[in-house]
Parts: sequence; structure tokens; C-alpha cells
Amino acid sequence: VAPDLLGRVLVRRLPGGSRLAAKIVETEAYEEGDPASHSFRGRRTSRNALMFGRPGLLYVYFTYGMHFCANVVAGATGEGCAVLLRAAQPIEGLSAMEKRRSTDNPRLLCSGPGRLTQAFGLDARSNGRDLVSEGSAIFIACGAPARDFKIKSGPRIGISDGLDRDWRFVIAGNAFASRP
DNA sequence: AGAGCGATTGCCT
DNA sequence: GGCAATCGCTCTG
Repeated sequence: VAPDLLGRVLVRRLPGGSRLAAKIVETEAYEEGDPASHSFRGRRTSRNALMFGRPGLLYVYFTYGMHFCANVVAGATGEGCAVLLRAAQPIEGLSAMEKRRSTDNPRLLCSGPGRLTQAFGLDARSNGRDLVSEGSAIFIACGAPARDFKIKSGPRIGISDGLDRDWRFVIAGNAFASRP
């Protein structure tokens, strides 16, 4: 699911009818057999409960005392599996993102997991939202995107265990990834 | 009950 | 390249 999400568009409807939209350009996969995952060894806690929920839901967690990270629940119900959204290329609603992010550099709006949630206004209240219903206030647009890009994979970022897995996926050459 | 640290970011030199 | 910010989750005793 992690590479499949590349090129798809994350959309947020704002009160008033305007929208935020950005193309997903970088993702990471996490699952139960994975020592870097919140769901390692199938352990359920109050924080990670959503990872074991229905696929297509939004799992948001708080980290480093100040940042939120957004994930797409990706396993069957009961399986602790999710895809971290690490970076996206802004498409629509840039001025609203600029305001939330306090910068007008488009490269700094959604290029990083904490930046992306801040630009989209996602936080603990967004937990459990349905990302696969286009009626949602926050969702991933349906329909297969153009596959006119190559996918690069490598070790995930910011972890100390599980570095043997190449479960970070980026659109090759895209300038909006969290790092070159 | 308390310590340690994290799926990060931004500002400093 | 280095480090502070900042707080909730997890593990240890």
C-alpha cells in the first residue's frame, strides 16, 4: 500500500467550501513484525489502537512533544499495519497552508511528516477519520493516478531498529520529498 | 512513581 | 552539522 499511495492526492475540505490538496510523494510502511512499529509484536496500547482498526482510517500520533504524524491504516481489521505519510506536493489551497506553516516557500509546506500535518491542520482530533470516503472532510481521492514516475525505496527515517527493511518509498527526483 | 526518549523541526554556528 | 523545544507513551523499579 505504501508505494501504491504515491501520486495519489490527499484532500481536506475546509469550512466555507475551499479545499487543501497535495500529491503524496513519500511514504513509509509499518507492521507488526517490525521493531520500528508502534504495533510491534501485535502489542495494542491506547495510543496505537487505531492501527489495528479498519483499513482506510486515519491514525494520527503526537511525537517529540510538538509534532503530529499522519498514517493510513493499511492492514486487515485486527492487523496492526499503517503507512506514514511523510511528504506531499501542494496542489491547491497553498495560501491557507502558508498561513498555518508560517512560510511561503512551497518546498517547506508539506515536505516532512510534521509539516504535512501542520499544513493540513491535522491533530489528535483527526484520529479515526475515514480517508477512503469522498464525503469525508479529509480523504484520499479515488481513481488511479498517472504512473509517469519511478519509485525509489530505502531505509526509513528517524528510527533506530528495523533499518534492514527498505520500506521508505519516494517518487524519484521529486523536489517535495522530505530530503533529496 | 519516575526516568528516558521519540516514525521531527527550525534555528544556530 | 549540532542542538533545543516539549510532552505523552513506555518501561523499569
